[in-house]
Amino acid sequence: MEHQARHVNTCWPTIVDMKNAEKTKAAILAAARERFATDGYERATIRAIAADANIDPAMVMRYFGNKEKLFTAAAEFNLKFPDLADVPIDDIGRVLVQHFLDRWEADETFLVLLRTSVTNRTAAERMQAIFAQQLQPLIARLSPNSQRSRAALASSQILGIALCRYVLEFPPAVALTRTEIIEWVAPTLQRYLIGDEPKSEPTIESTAT
Amino acid sequence: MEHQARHVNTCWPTIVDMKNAEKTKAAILAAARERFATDGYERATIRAIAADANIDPAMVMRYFGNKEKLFTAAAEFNLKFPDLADVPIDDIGRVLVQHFLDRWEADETFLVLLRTSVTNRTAAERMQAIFAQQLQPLIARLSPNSQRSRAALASSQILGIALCRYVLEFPPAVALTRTEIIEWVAPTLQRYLIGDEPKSEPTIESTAT
DNA sequence: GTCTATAATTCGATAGAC
DNA sequence: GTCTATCGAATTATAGAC
Repeated sequence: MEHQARHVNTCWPTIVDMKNAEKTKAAILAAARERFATDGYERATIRAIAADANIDPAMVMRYFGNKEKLFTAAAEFNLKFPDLADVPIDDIGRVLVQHFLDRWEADETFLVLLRTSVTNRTAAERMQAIFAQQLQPLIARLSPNSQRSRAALASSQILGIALCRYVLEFPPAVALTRTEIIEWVAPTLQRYLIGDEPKSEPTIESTAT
Repeated sequence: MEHQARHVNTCWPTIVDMKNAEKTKAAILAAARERFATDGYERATIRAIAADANIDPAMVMRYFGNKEKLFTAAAEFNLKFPDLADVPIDDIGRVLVQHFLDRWEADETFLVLLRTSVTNRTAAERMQAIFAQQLQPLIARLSPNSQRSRAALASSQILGIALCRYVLEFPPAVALTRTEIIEWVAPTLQRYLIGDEPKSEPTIESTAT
């Protein structure tokens, strides 16, 4: 029971008091999250994941069956969004930005999903379900019209920040401070979520260019 | 009216009167753009690209050397951003949104780059260079302060729309009409580019944790 | 210029010894 | 539970005949 102590992986917490099997599975999942987030679904190989976890590749197959199930297990996480029911209506945008920043910087599970979503339809649908699940009730409570559009616009701004800052790592986006993001983006989300519909201008489109 | 309909065919079509070599190269590049955009860099195989172009896979290697160079050639395109120097300052946001929508819907070269950027650092740096090149002079002309932040924020909103609508294909984002996107997003870009810096509120947030 | 054949890797997945 | 060995398939890339 002791010769497994050399494989301690401090990346994922609370691997202190487990049976060997559970400890191994936890180490695999931690390495899988890292690899999937860094390399994407295709380039993240089972062999590399197993090597990171100091575990035989065959064990990964034994515990998770195949690569697809391993990814599903690695991307399985509870978002535990805070209940925004009692947030003052004027603070919705700000609270939402802060919440997402917190979630992204907590661990890499969200980035795993985002990175994989680009080339994997299952992951994309899962991501969409998450945003719909979180934003829909909020919007339904706040705005009677254009609910689907509002959800799409808010999602685009939130994911756009995550994309530029954490995935593509654009230097100007990385250089943004947390406060800057909140102060700039909160008004945008506020308007997307509860602002008036913009007046459609069916006549004009491109004024004399 | 119907100003948007002028979709000038640039690089890919017009395979009417070429020498065999140029014709096959053009067919390969067209198929490569399609495959890279649809499947991503890893899953897009040279075999599949060659099959789409009704060409032997060996020809792809002969003309482009290797897969990396093929991608570079497929993603090589001149953006030809219109000169925004004489656009009224109040229309900058609107013109910018329209321009990007036009560019994305013209062909798939931009989506190829975006999709690949997620798992390929070279592509990500290229994307960043494009946005910097386009937005920097514009911002430098319009705003004296927070120029890097403004570029990052505008990029995030623009790329966020492209991500949700064309890459992830979120149903609510796909359902947005062109007019809706313009009317909602133009004010956002307008504020990011030339709006006042938000007043920082250093007191609250979490300074006293 | 074009295509066949194949080398050289690498991957996911399996079988079975201990 | 763990690990060695390996299969079968797929990939990029090369060599060379026609």
